[in-house]
Amino acid sequence: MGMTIKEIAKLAGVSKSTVSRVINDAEHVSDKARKKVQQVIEETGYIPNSIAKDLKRNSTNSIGVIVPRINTSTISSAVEGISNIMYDNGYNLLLTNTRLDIKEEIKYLELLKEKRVSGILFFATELTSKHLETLNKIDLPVVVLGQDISEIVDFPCVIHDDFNSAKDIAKYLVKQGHQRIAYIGVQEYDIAVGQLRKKGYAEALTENNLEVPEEYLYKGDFSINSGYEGMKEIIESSRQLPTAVFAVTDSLALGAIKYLKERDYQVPEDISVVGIGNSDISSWITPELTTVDYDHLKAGEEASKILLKYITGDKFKGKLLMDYHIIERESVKKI
Amino acid sequence: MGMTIKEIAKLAGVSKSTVSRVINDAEHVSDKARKKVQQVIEETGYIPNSIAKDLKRNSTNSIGVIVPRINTSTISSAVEGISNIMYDNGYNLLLTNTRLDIKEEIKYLELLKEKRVSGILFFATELTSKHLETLNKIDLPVVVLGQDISEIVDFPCVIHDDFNSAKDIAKYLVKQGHQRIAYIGVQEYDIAVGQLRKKGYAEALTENNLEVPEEYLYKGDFSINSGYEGMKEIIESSRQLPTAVFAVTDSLALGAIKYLKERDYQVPEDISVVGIGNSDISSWITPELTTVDYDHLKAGEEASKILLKYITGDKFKGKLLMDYHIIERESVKKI
DNA sequence: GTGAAAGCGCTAACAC
DNA sequence: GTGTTAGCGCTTTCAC
Repeated sequence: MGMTIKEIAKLAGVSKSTVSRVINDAEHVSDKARKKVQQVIEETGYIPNSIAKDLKRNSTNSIGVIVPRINTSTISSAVEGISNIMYDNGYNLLLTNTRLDIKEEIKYLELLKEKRVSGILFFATELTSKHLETLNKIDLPVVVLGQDISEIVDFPCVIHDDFNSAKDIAKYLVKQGHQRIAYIGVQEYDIAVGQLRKKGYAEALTENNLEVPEEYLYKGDFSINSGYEGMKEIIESSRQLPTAVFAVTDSLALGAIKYLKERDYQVPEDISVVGIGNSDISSWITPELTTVDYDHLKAGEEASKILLKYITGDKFKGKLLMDYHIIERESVKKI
Repeated sequence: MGMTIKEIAKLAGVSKSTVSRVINDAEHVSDKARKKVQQVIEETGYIPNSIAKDLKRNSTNSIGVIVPRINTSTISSAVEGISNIMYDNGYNLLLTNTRLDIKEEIKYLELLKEKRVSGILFFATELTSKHLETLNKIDLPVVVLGQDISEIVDFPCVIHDDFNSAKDIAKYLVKQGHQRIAYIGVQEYDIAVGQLRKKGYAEALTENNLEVPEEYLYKGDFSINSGYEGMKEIIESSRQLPTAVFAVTDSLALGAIKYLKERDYQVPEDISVVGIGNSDISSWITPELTTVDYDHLKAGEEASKILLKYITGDKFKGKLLMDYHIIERESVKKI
């Protein structure tokens, strides 16, 4: 194993330089020499060592990706989009998975720097001051996905329009005649989902002079089960039942619907439900879920394009808000 | 940017070797020198260049992963399992995505060799002779996931027990009294899903002296929609309706159920449905799907452990069949 | 068109 | 305990 350029040179009866030129399709090589070298490479199955090349060039064609988990449809779709763009531009992906451990993010930021990646795509969750410190001294192009931190740190962010999309679909519910709209959300340490979507919901209701009793508000985690539990709690604790439920994710909406079905409430006849995300299954459950379409794959692609430009010195300022649109399906009744 | 060990040495008033020793927690460094070096590293924010280190040591702590797509729950779960084990053992993941393009697999095999990864985890789909040729000359530890090619190429394979699990769940259907069992599958170029699961289904029926009319057999792709279309075709073309449907994946089962609901067939009262895979949503749809549980995360973990041993010279022979078990839920009626 | 030589940033004998 | 030195495998001037 471990053929080197030197050995190839020897076998082909030329110098290392000539072999290098052949490998890199450079000019100034006679046909004869080129043929000979190619033949030797073919015979020996020589594969160049890109570590050495990278060291010499002082740059790798790798992009670091930091995710909190890989097996969610949101993230894996974004990573699919990232790989589309990056591979087309000759970059590889160094994937690091923090498994939801915030401290690991800092470790991976440094690890990727050690590996001398050309840039980093960072799926942010929660940002501590330690993060900002590390981010600021990393001295590497970074694009942040999923959270808007463009105000506190000088890196481009690619985010979904959580506030406006939440507000729009809440307004849609009001427009369909709903006045009592419950809320199933997540903890507020998650800015995008926990805070912004809730704010959109709240603002839509306030603007329509609608009040929300405390019993209509539930906060859990991101699991389907949390939607189930949330719906249960709302139903059990409400003196007057809501006519609609606003769930901050499709998974939560799915859990809510599950509970309603079990208790023989008809969706949407008795209670309407909306989600956010347009997940794969949202159109395959019964009733089909009315939701907001976020294009995660495209978000991954856009973030990649921004990073690529950033690497070449053309830095995008501020944040890119992704498009969204409401998908009307069957889970909302007009009353 | 680009601090080097040399500059740190100069600033700390010691030699490169001493700095190297400090970085690598080696012995034979005085407390005084160590303190001084650490201080300079802290002040300058120096981060070692692991490219240079890797070149010197002639090995990287990276593992190559080749997937046909990343945004499927099956694959992303396996990758999650892989990252669990690999990170715990100090390895990073170099992720390559062929986007279902078989030719890319060969390209990536070579790319990963160039990158001098320590080993490769290869999610195989279809294997051509060109693949085998590349695989054989790659001279790197490789573990294959998803397809059993342990007979044709000398690499460990980690696979689900497609044949037996399919046979078992088909037998389960028979045991519940079903005699007319339709089949919704995928093309046979996919050995594991297309051939093995079908064979399991067929054998279960034959052993019970059950015959299958041609109209009960449908082959599509892996999409939910394909399950929908398959169910439609079976219903429309059958003179006598089946009492049960065997779908080779949960997605296909989901599509089938969707169609049945739309046409007002009750599941399982009118027609029973089973899937394979125990996907996230299988327990959240109505009715909850009876299916076979495959633990993809664990498959990723097991494959990683095998690769790790392989790298240290301890090669696993043949194939590892993963456990499975039938999950009885609500989509099958006893008749 | 081709080769010799320097050097990318690091590690690891080896000498002191 | 510390520094000097010789590479790791490659690219890239610079001569010729």
